[in-house]
Amino acid sequence: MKNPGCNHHRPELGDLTDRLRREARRITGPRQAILRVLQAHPSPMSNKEIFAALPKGECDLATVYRSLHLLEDIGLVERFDFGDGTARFEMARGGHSGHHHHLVCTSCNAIQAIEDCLALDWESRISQESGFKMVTHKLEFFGLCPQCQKT
Amino acid sequence: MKNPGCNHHRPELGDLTDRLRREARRITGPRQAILRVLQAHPSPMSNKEIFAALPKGECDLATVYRSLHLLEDIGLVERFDFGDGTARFEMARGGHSGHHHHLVCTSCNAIQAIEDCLALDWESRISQESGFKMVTHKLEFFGLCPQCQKT
DNA sequence: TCCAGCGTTGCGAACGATTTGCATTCGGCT
DNA sequence: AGCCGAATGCAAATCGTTCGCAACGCTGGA
Repeated sequence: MKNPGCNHHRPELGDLTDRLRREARRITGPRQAILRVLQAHPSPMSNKEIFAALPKGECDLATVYRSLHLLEDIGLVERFDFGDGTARFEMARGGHSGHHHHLVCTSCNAIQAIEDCLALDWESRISQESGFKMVTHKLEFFGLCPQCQKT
Repeated sequence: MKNPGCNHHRPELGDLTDRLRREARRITGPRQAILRVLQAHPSPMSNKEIFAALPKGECDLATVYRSLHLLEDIGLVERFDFGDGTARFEMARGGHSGHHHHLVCTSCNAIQAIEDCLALDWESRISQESGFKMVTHKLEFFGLCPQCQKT
């Protein structure tokens, strides 16, 4: 099927190579390190969090910002916005179950993924009714997690 | 001594008075002016836009920021986030049809309101499944408006 | 394997949105 | 009319993010 070769455990890194090559982009230490951090983390991370999780001195914060833009552009990572003024990123989940949302605790910021996409149906309906094309959406949920309810 | 006959289509200003009084807050020129601007505008406005729409010298930009926080806290205005790093505000539509979303053109930033709330049902379902309480959501749609499709 | 070219990075300054400290002003109750 | 604390203006401070520029290091070709 797809992985022809040595990509057994980290298909994303191989994917990175392919995509970057295709775009005449370079495979650098910082970019690989950032992807490794994202792969190891289950929920969206901010630039600062990614930077902090990087082996110290691995790269500059500005490079983290630049790399994430690039990785987002080529579709390797996905950007989320929880409304707190900081962007967060997650490895893009390729294919079927790709699109998803989150449930964020308004008190402790715990994040839980919501696996279904709940709004895809509406995109076409809204497109029809409004005349807009290429309709997408952003949807996130907020609430008080079980832990924080106790206090 | 205020405008006696002019408030019939602006119930919000009376409402402002009541609410602010209840909170031991003061009814100031800037606050009334800001509400007047919001009432006259159909779609969400940024702080800067509101500031620009104010009679010149009416108040400081910092006051616009502070006032909108206050008005949001007491539920008179609603905050929206279109992911461009600037908060936007709209008069809260009281009661049932209050909750709504927007469809934003990714090219010209035209904004169209989407009157139904599409995700209320899920809040309870998600609350049950996750154990989170007081679940709310943010949902906005993006697309290319008819005008911008032509170019 | 080596080299040149250009994509990348580091670092610091620049930026836009938002917030805050502080002295002054003003709304509202007595 | 007068006082007290809330609200404002102004400017400086924060925060996340971007940008300019010189140094650096991938990569494809010799």
